[in-house]
Amino acid sequence: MGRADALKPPNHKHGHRLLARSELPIDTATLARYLIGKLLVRELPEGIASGRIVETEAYIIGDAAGHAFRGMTQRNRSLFLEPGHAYVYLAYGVSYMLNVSSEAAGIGAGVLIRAIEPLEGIPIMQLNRRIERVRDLARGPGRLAAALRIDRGLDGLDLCWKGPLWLAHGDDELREIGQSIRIGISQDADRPLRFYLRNSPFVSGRKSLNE
DNA sequence: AGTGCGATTGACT
DNA sequence: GTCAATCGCACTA
Repeated sequence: MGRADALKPPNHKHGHRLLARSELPIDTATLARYLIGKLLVRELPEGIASGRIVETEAYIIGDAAGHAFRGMTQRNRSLFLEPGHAYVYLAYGVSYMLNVSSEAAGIGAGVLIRAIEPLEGIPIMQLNRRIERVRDLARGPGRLAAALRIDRGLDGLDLCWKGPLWLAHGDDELREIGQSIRIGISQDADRPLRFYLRNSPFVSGRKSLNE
């Protein structure tokens, strides 16, 4: 290792600091709030694509709207992993959804990542989405997955380890976080388990939910 | 083996 | 604003 390498801070890669599993709140709703402002980093053959998480939803223990509600299955087993693992599934046969597992190993719960503000690799995302407008690249969970080329192949991945997809610290500046009911569900629909960055144009959902 | 239905999106009226 | 696309999964039998 050369002198220049020795001067680099630990964890220096692509300028982002990996989120350690020990830093993640174990509680699902707390994790959902905590992830707002953090970074999602995707490593692709063409380069890095990343963004700031601006919208999440918690699917908590005992949640009738959660995929783990009826126990572990082949599809949802990643929800039962230690916190910080990816659970990816196909919704409506059309869109992939990215979740971060929460709660202790053996408990099925997680946080849906609903939107990011694109930061790096915007041209890569524009190609993946076949649209130009940056605001629409990853505004919505299916769009986010498409922009970052996330599919079931990444299911079960450890997001607290640098690899194809991982979580990183964001700016530690104070940000105002809003809370609302979740989008697009019918069971347990009244619980305020959606979190979003206030005044961010990269958040999905209708206006009345984002005040 | 058959059936009903989504944690959505994009196109269109 | 409405609505079809599209398919893996969970549930029933």
